[in-house]
Amino acid sequence: MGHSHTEENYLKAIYKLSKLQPKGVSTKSIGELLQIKSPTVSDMLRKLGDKKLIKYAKYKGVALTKEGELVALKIIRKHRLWETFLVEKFKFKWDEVHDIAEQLEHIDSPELVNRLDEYLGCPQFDPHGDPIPDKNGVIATRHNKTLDQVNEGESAIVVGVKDHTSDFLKYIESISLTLGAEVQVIEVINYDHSFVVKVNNGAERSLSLQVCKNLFVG
Amino acid sequence: MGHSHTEENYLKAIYKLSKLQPKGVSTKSIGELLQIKSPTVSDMLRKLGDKKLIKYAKYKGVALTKEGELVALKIIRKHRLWETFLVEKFKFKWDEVHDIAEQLEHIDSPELVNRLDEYLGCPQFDPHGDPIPDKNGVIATRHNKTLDQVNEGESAIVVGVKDHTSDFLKYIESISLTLGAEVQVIEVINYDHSFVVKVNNGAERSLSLQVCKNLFVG
DNA sequence: TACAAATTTTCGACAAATCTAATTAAAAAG
DNA sequence: CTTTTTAATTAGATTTGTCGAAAATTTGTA
Repeated sequence: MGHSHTEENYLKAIYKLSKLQPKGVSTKSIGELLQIKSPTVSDMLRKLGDKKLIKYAKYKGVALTKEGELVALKIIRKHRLWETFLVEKFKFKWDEVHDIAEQLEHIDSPELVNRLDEYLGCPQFDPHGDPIPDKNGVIATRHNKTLDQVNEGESAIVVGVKDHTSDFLKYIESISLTLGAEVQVIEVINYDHSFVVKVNNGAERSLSLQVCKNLFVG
Repeated sequence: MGHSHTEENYLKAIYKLSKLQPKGVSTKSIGELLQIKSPTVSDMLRKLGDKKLIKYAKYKGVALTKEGELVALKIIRKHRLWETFLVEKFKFKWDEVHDIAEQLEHIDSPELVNRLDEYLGCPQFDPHGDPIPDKNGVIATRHNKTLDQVNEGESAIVVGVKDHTSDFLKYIESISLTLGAEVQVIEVINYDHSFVVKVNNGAERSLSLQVCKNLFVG
């Protein structure tokens, strides 16, 4: 009844991409995300379609079925719980846990997930601020406001990151821009749309538009 | 540089069987342990031989090379650390952890193993009393004395189990025969070699020879 | 609208890990 | 020391997940 690691990875990829491509996820984008060539993706899509995990029609973009979505959400739940575990209990840095969680998310044991959840006190967000689906696959929807949408003179609290790369995470941590940090927008520079901000009421500093677009605030 | 899960499982199996078959591990016994047919095992042995992980000559029993043994010991280390973790931290019963640890043992992250070891306080034995190899693959050798070798009138402390099946573990736990229990041999019945014992100075009870042979004492 | 470009799919091939059936080698029995 | 039995290997086939090359379809543009 279980699915292969490969199938799980495809479903997770389609889930993520469906948020960006609501009209149907393209074969190409799946291949790029998973670093797999298009013909391979095509084959797998036919297979997932046969299993009723996705809605598949040749040359049309794909979408998860209810069942496929549930599988994806279970993987995402495990991934985010394990990331939380690694940071909270094993004291890993938030930029070090992704690859390990990519492996741990495929461990197949519902009881293990229950115990893990319980051990962590049923957290609702992972170390990057991403919401953790509950055991029924229900996931909180987060306001999509990013720092670049904050007006001059206003303040906001960092609640998540859009970019999960190690480089980005290390950079923002180095300037104290971790979850919960207060960011005050002093000025927006017209020329390059960079932001002059104060983090936690510290000294003024400049952030590129790209950085601001990758910081969720609430 | 890593090995496939399958390869790791073969190496672990060969390691275990080599303790019972010091002259060379047979193809058949590997197949039986891993529930895989002999021709498949034969193919894999050739492959492991090519990779210098085992000493392989057709129709001769196999043995691990130094390198193959190190790989096996690393897997066993991870398996036993995870079992300890599941019992100590997640409060699983000792008969529930094997299958989960069989999955966790293949997670590939040396740093994760270090943190796990540290989190547990660098334990030397797992919940079944089996020694945990250290990070260099050094493993304690345990005295092989089993309860059936204890004389009438003498006492011994349970330090491990030889049979790891859930049925055996549940049975002996139900009669308080857990690690650290003191067993006093009252009488050995000549007819069927069953043992009359007192566990932790409780009431007299009978143990079959088979049970006694599967309990390590020290 | 028709042509060019990009995307998607099909086709044939391959590696890993498995199986069954058949063959070969070693071990045990007589 | 043959013969029989057991064990191990080889051969050929299957499944899963991958690839490159070629064909088909859709999309974008002139």
